[in-house]
Amino acid sequence: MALKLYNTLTRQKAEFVPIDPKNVRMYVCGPTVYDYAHIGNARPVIVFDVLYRLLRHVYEPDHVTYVRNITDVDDKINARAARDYPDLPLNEAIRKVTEATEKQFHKDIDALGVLPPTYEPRATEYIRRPEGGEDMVSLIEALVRNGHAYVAEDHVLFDVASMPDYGRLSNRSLDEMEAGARVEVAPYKKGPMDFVLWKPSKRGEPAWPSPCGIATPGRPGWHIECSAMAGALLGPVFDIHGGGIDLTFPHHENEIAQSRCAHNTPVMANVWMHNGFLQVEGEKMSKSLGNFITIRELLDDGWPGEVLRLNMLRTHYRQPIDWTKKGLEESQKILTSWFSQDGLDANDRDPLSKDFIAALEDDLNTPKAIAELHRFAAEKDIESLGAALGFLGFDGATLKQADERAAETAQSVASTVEPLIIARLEARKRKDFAESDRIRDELAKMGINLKDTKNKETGEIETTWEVAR
RNA sequence: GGCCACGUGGCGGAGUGGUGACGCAGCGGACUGCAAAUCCGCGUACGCCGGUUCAAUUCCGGCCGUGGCCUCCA
Repeated sequence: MALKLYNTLTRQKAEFVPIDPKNVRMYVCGPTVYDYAHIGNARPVIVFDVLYRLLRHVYEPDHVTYVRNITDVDDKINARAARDYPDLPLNEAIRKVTEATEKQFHKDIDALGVLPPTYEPRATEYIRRPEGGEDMVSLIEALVRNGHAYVAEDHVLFDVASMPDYGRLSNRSLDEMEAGARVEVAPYKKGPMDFVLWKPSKRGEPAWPSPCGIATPGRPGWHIECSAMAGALLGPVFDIHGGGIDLTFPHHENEIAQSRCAHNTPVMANVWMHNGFLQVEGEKMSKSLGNFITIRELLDDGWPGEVLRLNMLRTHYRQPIDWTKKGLEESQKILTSWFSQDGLDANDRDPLSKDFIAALEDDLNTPKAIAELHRFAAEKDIESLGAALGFLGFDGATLKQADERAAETAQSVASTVEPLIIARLEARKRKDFAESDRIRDELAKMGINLKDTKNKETGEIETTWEVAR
């Protein structure tokens, strides 16, 4: 079966045909580094990691190029830096914020079992490239040269009217957008939908020499960084562009406008993929509701990264997810049961089941693929289970770490627990079940669960115990 | 207000114009002194109202509900 992907551009699922099977190219919008990554940010990271793995499987690992950027220039970053480090010069404060946030981002997603992308460019490295090659400034100058952008009051603006099919990705016409507009339009704009490619910086703000003969130093607009990094690393037209559905408009629409008009191409990427949104316990995640969950918090709460990963993949990437504690508990249970299968070895050597791959090839149908894993477990096809788990990025490491932490906790209470267990076994031997049950209840209250097993050789009853989560 | 997506059993979640995936929970059984764990078995669901059709959860229309986006802006 051939790989099929849903394309936002055509609103259809279609067979994926790479431009060059020897170099399949994918770009995914990465984080803006000003705050801890929340669980909604983790979704595209995990989803497109699975797609990356699938593409590597279909086209060979060294025939796939995956770019996921870091946006380290943005007004949100500036605001955060000014807030958190009021005593430092702004640029120094910004560097502190971006460096710390980027480091934390990598720590977080490492726990989620994602492969590093081929390239992870930073936006600031692509504003002006002294070594040459495409950068934001060269794109902006090309757009002005082509008549798709204009200079006004030290800004450079994209002239939306110059692009006849602007709005194709988000499926809305200029008329509709203007009718629905609810924000005042800056007076220097030619059209109300025109967006900023470059804007002047105030004193103290990060600034670079401006393009197009503008004397005031400035900084790039929000969308141009992705056009520059994608163009520089993947070329003017590439295969897949991904990101969260909230980025469809305006970010991706504007990326497309910039890249296509600068390069004079009919498309920027052939396939546009968008992951669905995430809610928390039935409510939208927002800081005001106080249900804003970061990856860091979940990990600190003791959820293994792989549990977060499985929880994410149990829903198809285009569907909305309701992220709940109950769902995490269920995911943990499922993952634990798989990894406790005798002889399980999550790896990338054993042959992969055709049905499993077919499910993934059907627009990344991970819930269906996971159903296959359940089937392997039920049929004791441990080899297929291990191969599929390994393929999906599960190796049991974070689960094992959680077990080790649990073992440490257990060790700390062993001296109180063990005598009680011995007492209970003795009570059982003399058939004093009231006493034996009383001890079991007492231990249960302490969060200790017991399991009785019969030793096959001696016939003796033995008791194992664990600390409940 | 405009555009878009989604609405499946107690819960999660695939899928399909006509034999009710799969998982969790639950229930029954085996095992157990009783539990736990494990194993075996058990599920007449597709938001509402119309329409098309021999047949709709699946296609079409309307409605309701939930969510997303609607320029740089906090």
